[in-house]
Amino acid sequence: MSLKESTINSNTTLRPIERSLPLQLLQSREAAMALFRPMLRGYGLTEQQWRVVRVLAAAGPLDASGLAEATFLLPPSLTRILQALEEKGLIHRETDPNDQRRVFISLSAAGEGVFASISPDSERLYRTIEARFGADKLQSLQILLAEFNATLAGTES
Amino acid sequence: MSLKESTINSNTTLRPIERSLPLQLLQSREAAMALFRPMLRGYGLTEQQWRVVRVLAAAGPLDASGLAEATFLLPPSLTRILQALEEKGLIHRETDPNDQRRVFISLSAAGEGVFASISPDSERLYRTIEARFGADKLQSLQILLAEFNATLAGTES
DNA sequence: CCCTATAATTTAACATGTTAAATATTGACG
DNA sequence: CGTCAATATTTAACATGTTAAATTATAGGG
Repeated sequence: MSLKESTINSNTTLRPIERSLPLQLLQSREAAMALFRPMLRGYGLTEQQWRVVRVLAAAGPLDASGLAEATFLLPPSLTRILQALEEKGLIHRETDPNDQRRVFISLSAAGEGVFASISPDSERLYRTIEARFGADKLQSLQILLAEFNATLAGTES
Repeated sequence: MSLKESTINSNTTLRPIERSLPLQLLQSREAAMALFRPMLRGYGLTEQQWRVVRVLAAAGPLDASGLAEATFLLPPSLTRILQALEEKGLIHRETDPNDQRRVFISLSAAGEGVFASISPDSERLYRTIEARFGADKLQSLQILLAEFNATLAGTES
């Protein structure tokens, strides 16, 4: 009976933190982002600001709710990020004439330019990861993550 | 030639954000933490505060540097978290007599009590995830994550 | 047409992430 | 012994995460 597979106490003993899934996911994310962050910093963008620019470039004008959903940002965070991007001149905001509550956000010409500049660097770094970790294993990992997300999506308690 | 495997533009086109590994990791982490957060909140702890308590319970007294490393918290975050835990009465701090720069942190009796209370709930939720996702797939995922972390650890740019 | 429930967004308050700088202490070196 | 580089921790400043509440606008029922 190995340490890894204890039986008697397996229902009451907390697993070592190194085997905590949330922490492993955090570590992996940090390992990946550590490659991207310096590059983005060179363009004066944070990771989340880049996520917004990227989604707007791909999906065109969106209202704040759709943008929050697509970028996985909570509305309060998105509000502040949009303020920052507006000050940088990378986006435009326009209230929906059919529903004054809604705000449509779109990339400015400068925003399109930033997207065009960053995209190749981003993709290049992605390929670096692919090369180091192995394209096959990376794909396996991404499939498992997608399944995990699908399994736990919308489950409470 | 499918959309998934385009060839001509594969070196210049940014992948859709849904296939972004950092974002998938973020999503998975959120899906997992969404289960733990309400439970921890019931005990008045944040996720990071719980991480500190957990490590102290497992590894005994540690200096701030060792604690930061074991919990994957940056020193400035740890400073604030230790302040909060001290105000809650869950930890004790003691300067190392051999090196006045160093601070040793240990769990108080109350801290041990909190750990003992939360551990079973934490492990129970972990088993919920295991049951939903499948123990075999969960293990595969964790192995891949560990390999990914090992591969990218300590690589810059 | 008014009243109210609902929806979209923002604000508020607190905690953490991130980077740079400050502080305090130690250890090595001349 | 005094000076200075290095180390451990904290502080500072700004950005985001998280939850609750406020604000504004819309839609429906009476």
